[in-house]
Amino acid sequence: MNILIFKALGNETRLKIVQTLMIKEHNVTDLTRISGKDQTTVSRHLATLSNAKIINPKRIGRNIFYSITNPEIKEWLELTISIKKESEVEGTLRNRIQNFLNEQRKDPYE
Amino acid sequence: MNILIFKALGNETRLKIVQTLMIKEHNVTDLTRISGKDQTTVSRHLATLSNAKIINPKRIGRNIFYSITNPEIKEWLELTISIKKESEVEGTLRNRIQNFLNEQRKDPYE
DNA sequence: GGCTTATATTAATATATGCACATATATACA
DNA sequence: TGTATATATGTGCATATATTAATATAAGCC
Repeated sequence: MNILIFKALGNETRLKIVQTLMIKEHNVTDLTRISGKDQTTVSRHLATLSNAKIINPKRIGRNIFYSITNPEIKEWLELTISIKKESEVEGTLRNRIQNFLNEQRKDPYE
Repeated sequence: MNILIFKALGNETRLKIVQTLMIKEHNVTDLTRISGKDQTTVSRHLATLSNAKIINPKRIGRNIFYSITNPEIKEWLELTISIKKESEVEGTLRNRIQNFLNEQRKDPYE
């Protein structure tokens, strides 16, 4: 595991962007509106996430759409960030880890 | 997933400490020697990792031994950081993700 | 080509983090 | 109680990161 992935995800705005892109791809303008940050800030965060190979850009006309790099990293993100509903989760390891992470989330120290 | 976990793992020294503790628990003096950092620096890193609930302390006499908080986080770390040898890995999801992460590691951009 | 829209980069500043020196606290043991 | 050992905390410096204004680049459209 590349340490850049941890650095990239260790920022509120970038984590939110990733969670947004886990649902579906978006262009920079959308992500700027969604995150409420300046366009240049979003652009930089997207560069950071791209360097960490978490997302990548795809130009369509004047827009650049960002999406999660590939199914494997998306699966790891789902496992790790746990945005999936419990009913959608399959597998023993996944369940055990995800249940634990859900517990963590309720933690008052969070 | 708590963002503190990503922040905590997004530092070379802390990641090394975690990898060390994934093998077995150690006291602060050991970790200071292993990491090559100042004792005060190591102590601070251990506090950061403790806040993120990745490790916790256990006092034995004058020593404080740190270890990975619980089996679930350890399993997630093994899956994520991939320090286990391939032969020790079981499960389809785990294999798929781990194989991917191993590929990532060979990446020249790393 | 000139205009508009979308995104990235440069430059400047503010804030956060890593580090180690000095010092404080805690434990054990004579 | 005093001393040695182990770990944590206060402080300040250096560096890294986040943010934004201004500007640059790139694509589509007239």
